[in-house]
Amino acid sequence: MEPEKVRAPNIRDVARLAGVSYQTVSRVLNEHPSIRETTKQRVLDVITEIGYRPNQAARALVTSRSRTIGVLTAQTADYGPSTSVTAIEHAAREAGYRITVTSIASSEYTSIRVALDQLLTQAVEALVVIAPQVRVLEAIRELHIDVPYVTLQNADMGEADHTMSIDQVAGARLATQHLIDLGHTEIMHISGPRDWIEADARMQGYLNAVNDADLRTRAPILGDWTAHFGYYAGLELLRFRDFTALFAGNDQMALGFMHACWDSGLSVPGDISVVGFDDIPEAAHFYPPLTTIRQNFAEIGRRAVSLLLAELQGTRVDQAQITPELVVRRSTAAL
Amino acid sequence: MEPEKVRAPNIRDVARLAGVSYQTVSRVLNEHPSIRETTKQRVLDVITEIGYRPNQAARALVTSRSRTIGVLTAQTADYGPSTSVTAIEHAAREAGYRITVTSIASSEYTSIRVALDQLLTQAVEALVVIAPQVRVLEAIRELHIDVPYVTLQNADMGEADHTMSIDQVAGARLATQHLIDLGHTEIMHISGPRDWIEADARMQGYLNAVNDADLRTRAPILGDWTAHFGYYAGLELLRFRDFTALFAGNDQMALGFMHACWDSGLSVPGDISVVGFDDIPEAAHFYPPLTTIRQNFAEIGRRAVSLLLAELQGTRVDQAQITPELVVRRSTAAL
DNA sequence: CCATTGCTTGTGTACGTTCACATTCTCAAC
DNA sequence: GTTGAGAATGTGAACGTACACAAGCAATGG
Repeated sequence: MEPEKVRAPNIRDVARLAGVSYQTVSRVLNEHPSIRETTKQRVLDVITEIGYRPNQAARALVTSRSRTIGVLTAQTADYGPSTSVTAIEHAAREAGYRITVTSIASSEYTSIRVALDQLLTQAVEALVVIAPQVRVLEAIRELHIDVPYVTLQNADMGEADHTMSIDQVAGARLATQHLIDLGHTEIMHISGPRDWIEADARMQGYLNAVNDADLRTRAPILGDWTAHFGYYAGLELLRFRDFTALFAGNDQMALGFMHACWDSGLSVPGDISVVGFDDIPEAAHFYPPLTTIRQNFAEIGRRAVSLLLAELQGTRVDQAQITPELVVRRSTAAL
Repeated sequence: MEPEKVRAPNIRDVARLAGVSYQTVSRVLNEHPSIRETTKQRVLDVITEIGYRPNQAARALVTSRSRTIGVLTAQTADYGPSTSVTAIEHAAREAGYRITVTSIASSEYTSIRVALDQLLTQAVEALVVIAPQVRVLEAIRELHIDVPYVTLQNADMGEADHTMSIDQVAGARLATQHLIDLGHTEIMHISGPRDWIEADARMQGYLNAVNDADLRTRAPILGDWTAHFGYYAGLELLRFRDFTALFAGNDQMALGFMHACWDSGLSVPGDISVVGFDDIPEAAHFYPPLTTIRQNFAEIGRRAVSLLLAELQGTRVDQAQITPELVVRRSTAAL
């Protein structure tokens, strides 16, 4: 007498025990309106009693709807992306969807292809992209992906339909303008990697602000979002002290840069003012507390989902851009 | 003439075009040994040509295997959990599994139940838990979950089979001992929240080390992992300067605490030495750079997956504990 | 009292795949 | 040339659900 593998109960088991047809059970599950209250209750009782769970695979098979949203992210543990993913997960869950996350190891084309391929094989109904988007977008077009998708940051690429935009250009402008307002005229910028759309947008905002103020434009340094990069770039840059303010593409690089400042015997904001971007929770506790641009990552995630869900239902929603916000702390001071 | 919705190609379409039976195609897909090379190639050609993708739902239905690993995480964007999740995803993908992530909003019982319920409904074959584990473990038992599961941190709860352990107790000992070796005798500890097993383990390591050295034991402060908490707890603690060293349960709280030190006019490590835990990438760039305990989060994730996969195949692997490592930086100094 | 309507329930079928079993083919050994 | 074994391929089920349609039932109106 083996403890023989018990089959999980199915819809017919429920039906038998409740004394109805399987179709009636199906109706209860799908909240069909025409079902007598007593019958419904009887079915529900049986369901909880025997611990029945609808088989998602069977459901997906017959409806050809996976109720799954794919999330494609860069292999990063950064605060922003992580926060957004969590928000996406919650919003999706509330709408009866689940998410499946795939991260890409590098931004190489094959890596992206493999990741997209896996997502498609899982029959995702929609796609959220949080990654080096330029290349990913290319891959999406090339693979003829026809599910609704959305990229999580501002893209000024004529892809308005597929973009959940925080106005990063405006955010970067805000940051740069803040430095200008403090009287700085020589402002450096360390940006994110080349193929990140948001890096590009922030750089654009910086350039716009500097140009509008008729200040000297300096070639931004292309970084990789890490504090390490900020540190080493800082050590290099500070050998020539020909600037008095720095706008970093994110808070981590700002942190690294400030570290380089102390190591070079310079004070922030005494000698150099620093502005970051993102407002990660730690930024308020940096030394000195970092002036930065706050982004509502959770809100972006939520909106991305609602945008996709709307598209799945054939409706369109006009999404207002989310405006980022300047948070002034002690890392910036008047010249 | 509508552009009528084209049905995705199925296994029979492939079979027809390749001039074989659908079962032959199935064999090609599942790498059955007895299949002629020429036939196999013909089938593969057709597959790539028409862009056929096996329907996972149908597969899951008939095999009753979802090839999905569920990940239950706390709603946190912290470096550690995020890194582990990414590693889990990669390891799972290599083994032909995918992951589905669900995060719990609060550590309330219902919240945990809902999350677990969603995971079970998705028929996950295994479960990784990165969350306030004490309560989650209770829920797992209560719901009679019978899939293999693993918690991602050390649990000294007689659950060795289900634990992917980094030896956190040892790590905390290491941190505390480092302070003792530097001559400190009054050492405070800010720990993580009550129901996190890892918080508990770190506290245990601290207490062990302090006891073994016959030092005064101080009641640890229960924190919430955030820099904010570290800051405010620090402001409070520093009103009585009756300690010379602090071991924080993670790097964020250490950062907040150091912030409180500057605000209180104290120098780190001049007046107070600080040790963190985790070695997040930013820790090397704190002011001063933080002495901390490095954990290999990615390795934990990988091992968790291999543990689960082994269990699914009925084999058992003995997992050596991963030992954390002390990284000495400038936030600690001899008394 | 019967026809009509709307609510409630039941029956057949399809979704796309794999498994168990059956069949055909190939080649070597007697 | 026959037999047999193993390789290669094919046929009929089954997985658990939702949809289309059919049918039963009660209430309403004439």
